[in-house]
Amino acid sequence: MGNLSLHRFGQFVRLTKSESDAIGRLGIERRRFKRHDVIRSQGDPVREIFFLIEGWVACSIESANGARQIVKVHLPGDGLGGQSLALAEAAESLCALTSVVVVDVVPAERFGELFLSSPKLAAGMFLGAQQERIWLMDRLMSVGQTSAVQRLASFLLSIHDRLSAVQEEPLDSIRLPLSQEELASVLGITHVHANRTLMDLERTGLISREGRVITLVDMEGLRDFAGVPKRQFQTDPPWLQEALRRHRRRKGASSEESGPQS
Amino acid sequence: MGNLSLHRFGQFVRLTKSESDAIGRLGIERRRFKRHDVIRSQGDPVREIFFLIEGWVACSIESANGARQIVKVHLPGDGLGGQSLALAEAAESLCALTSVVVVDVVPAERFGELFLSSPKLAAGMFLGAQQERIWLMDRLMSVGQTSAVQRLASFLLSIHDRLSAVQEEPLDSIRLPLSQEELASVLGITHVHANRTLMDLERTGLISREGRVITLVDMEGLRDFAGVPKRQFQTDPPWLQEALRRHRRRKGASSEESGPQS
DNA sequence: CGGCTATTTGACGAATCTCAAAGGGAGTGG
DNA sequence: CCACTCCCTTTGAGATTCGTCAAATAGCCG
Repeated sequence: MGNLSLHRFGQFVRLTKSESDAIGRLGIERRRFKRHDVIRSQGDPVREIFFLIEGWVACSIESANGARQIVKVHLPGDGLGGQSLALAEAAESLCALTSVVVVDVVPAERFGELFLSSPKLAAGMFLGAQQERIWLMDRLMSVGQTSAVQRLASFLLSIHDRLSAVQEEPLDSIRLPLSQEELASVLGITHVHANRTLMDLERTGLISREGRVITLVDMEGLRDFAGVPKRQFQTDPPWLQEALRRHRRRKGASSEESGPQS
Repeated sequence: MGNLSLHRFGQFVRLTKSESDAIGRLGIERRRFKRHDVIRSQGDPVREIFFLIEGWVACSIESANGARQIVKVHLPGDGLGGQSLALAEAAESLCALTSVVVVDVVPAERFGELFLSSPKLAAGMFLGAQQERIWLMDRLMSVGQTSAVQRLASFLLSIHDRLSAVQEEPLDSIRLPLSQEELASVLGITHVHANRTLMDLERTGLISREGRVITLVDMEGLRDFAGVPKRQFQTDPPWLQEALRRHRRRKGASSEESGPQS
């Protein structure tokens, strides 16, 4: 149940057994939430970060007049709230989207210690943050430059791609736990328009719907239509491998760094 | 001229002399660009990152149909292109906005080596990436949830706040080197509407204009109107200090880590 | 059944886009 | 110094997208 591989530190670097174990010991507590429960609220002091074990979570920012933008829909395996490590008060609210949400709670100091203890892990965390930046840039482009229907297409594709990376089945249907209200605040439109947008996209034949289950009928057509490129993230980037080699050589083969990769 | 403090690694952690020196030796080349020159193009192989020494740079993403979203306007001292370290092909285009732009070119391996060589520096870079995430989240909220005039106000404020953090003068006037076309692609509107939006905001008395010089007449009014909170980033966060203390204790006082902070 | 919430629909208004063209200003060559 | 070009800003008019308000319908759960 506490599957280590869910934490994606290993996406960008190959971890040794001892590094994986250290990650496994990170959390001090496993907390459960129900739909609509608030995991963290905008403005809360930043004492901890979270890792999502089960369920979906919305990461949102509210404007002064109360409008809420969901800036990220988190899936199992995601780290939550890491961005606010740069702040004293959390910038984002984290809210449970599914009826069951389970997160590991990691105190900030503890995270910091792990970060400092292994340069390779630190690099993995750094690249994870850069990956989130890319995703945000793509969403910003989508919201700023494309129509509501295109935004919907690109959002569905991004969820599809991220689910596919984790799950094993090919998966052309997505059970979206979001209400149309929530979907709307992902896309930056109103819930009324979200409804019409869903029906528009259905009418074109690119998707079909049955309740909240959405089937991506024509994946290629959707991708062309959305206009957002599919990103190929680099596992184990060559420049980092090279830097790691030199770093190890300089330090001499210390026990913790030189082991064969998992 | 090659002012080290321009690289903002030290924003989140206090650096020792040797760490600062290591940063100073990072770049292999200093390159000059004129307005409209392309520093990096979407799709280029990621072999290097950049640090902006002088001038302004637009970081943008193009959709498949050619629409361009400027996702970040970079000011002197910013790191450029770091997000694409997670990719094999650059996600963003970097384009000179001012008549003179000077950047330091840092090969990715070289950056990687520095990252690996000092946990404290690595933490600084990590928090820098998280800071960029926060800024992107705020922009996404602004573009998704607020009107064109509010987006303009919030963009002007964000530029103002970032300039104020670097420059010494109080600075209530900003000489924007962006054309209205470019401003529009920051805000996610058309250049015609950008023009009308500028005039709207001027008519309310919150700003005044003279050519491309914009004066923020009523800062508080602008902030209330924009609805985007002013972020207080945490220099030297306590959880990281604590983790650094423990890390040093565990390693024993090694020469490179234990010096008094500059 | 009753009470809730989510989805869907309609009519109208507001924000924004598109197309088109009219000024400005700065540089360039005659 | 003038004519010319180029790019940027400004303005106008009409089309389109999207928002607002209001209400009807559909599910869900006790």
